[in-house]
Amino acid sequence: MAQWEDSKAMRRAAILAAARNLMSAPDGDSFSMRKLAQMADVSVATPYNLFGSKQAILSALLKEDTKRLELYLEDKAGDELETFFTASAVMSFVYEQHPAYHRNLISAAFQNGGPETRREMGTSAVQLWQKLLQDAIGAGYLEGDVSARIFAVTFGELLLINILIWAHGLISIEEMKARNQFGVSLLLLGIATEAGRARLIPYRVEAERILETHLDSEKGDDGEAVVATKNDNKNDKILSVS
Amino acid sequence: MAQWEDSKAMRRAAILAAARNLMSAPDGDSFSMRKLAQMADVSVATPYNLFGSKQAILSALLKEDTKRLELYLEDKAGDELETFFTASAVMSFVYEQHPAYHRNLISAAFQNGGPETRREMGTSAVQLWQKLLQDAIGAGYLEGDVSARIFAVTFGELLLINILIWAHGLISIEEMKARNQFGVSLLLLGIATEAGRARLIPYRVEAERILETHLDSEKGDDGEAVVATKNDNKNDKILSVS
DNA sequence: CTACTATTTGTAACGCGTTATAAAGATGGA
DNA sequence: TCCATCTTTATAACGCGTTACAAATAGTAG
Repeated sequence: MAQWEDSKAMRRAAILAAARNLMSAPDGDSFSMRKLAQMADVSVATPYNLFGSKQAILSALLKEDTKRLELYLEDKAGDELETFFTASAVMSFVYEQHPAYHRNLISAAFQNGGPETRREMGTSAVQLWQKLLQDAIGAGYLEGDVSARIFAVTFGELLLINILIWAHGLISIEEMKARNQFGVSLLLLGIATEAGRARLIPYRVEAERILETHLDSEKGDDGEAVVATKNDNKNDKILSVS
Repeated sequence: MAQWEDSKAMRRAAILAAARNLMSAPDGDSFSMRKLAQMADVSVATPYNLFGSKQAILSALLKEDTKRLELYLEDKAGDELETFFTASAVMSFVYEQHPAYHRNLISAAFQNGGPETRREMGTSAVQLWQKLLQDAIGAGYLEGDVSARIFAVTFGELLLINILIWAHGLISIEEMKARNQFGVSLLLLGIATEAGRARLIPYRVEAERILETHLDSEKGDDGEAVVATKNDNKNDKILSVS
């Protein structure tokens, strides 16, 4: 009975490893259940037995990565306001290490809205934002008369849609980072105390400056946003944030 | 030569009409190119000749609806701050008239990110928000030292993701409306003058109150958000806002 | 009417996600 | 070891979006 679970776990791991490999290909649509089964040395039906669906496999992949990222972020102690921006910046940095992998995965996992993906990632991220908000309130940077939970949900949505827009190839990772900084500073400014305002406005101004150059260039070339995929060696460990 | 264009236009219209009919079905995934061709009395290849792809057909549908909605919103003169919230409310109202149609269409049009859909709808919506922002700045409710264009982009993203979350069946239309009100008031508060703050905070507080009840109930039943589809008679004209 | 051209039609094909089904294999207890 | 049970495998099938291609049709000029 323990043997069964072990071999199941091994198959599961093999499938996830193969999935990671396939997702790292620069060609986005090279991930298919038939190729996955072939690469994991498994029948086509096995991933369905062990995970249920393609969506579930992508969800599992994304969940692992997200959990590792959040663990890293929790250790990263810092100033109660700056922590919001470092969190966003660290995320951008991680994506930048393996752009193709993260872009393919995110893009595929959120097809059709990816309801269970959204629910899983959403709740855990919201808890993180909620904690950061309460810390910032405690430090006197934000007004305490707003529901941290609702604010955290809005927060997560704004970051998520920028990530999705990047994953779909419409903006560069630098623009994603700047958009997140702009949105984060703006949302925080909405409930900031005077002390908070003074510190948040420079973040907003800086993001604005970066975004203005991007909007101008976008107006110029009139085509797809070309996203550089430098430093995307698929043999490295993925999401090595430490 | 004029005859050719005429018959083409007729086929195009027939295809779009059939598409609207199919999209109005309560079952979301009942729209397929084969069914569309059959219902429009054309071959499977014709929609591809005339539109190029399924995405393009959905984009065309969504573009028509969005244009009509925006024309209606432009006429709707009002207070420089209230107009943001009435715009969001009108949108919710329109969706509420034919929930299945709009949900299916939006959900399908934004599959895979729907790049061209996003670009088309995005730019026109951003222009509208930009205009409203400049009016509000002129009226002294908002600080003028922020880029209206960048702000408008953030604005559009926040509304869009709430619409998508609703279209994917994760929240009810009431919660979408409240989330939009919360996000809009929060973003505006980030750049509000004193006069603006005093008027915006009640909007935020009201949205917060509504959302707290929704979050509580969501915590309780622990399942899919059940979205009522009352008043969804598919024979009415769709998007009759006037 | 006739020749010519643009367009649509029917149909087959490809790979996709997913499911069903019978055969083969692995694991458990006796 | 033998048998019962669980799981994987191979394979065919379904409908999907999309494309290719020859045949049929519709429109335009002479």
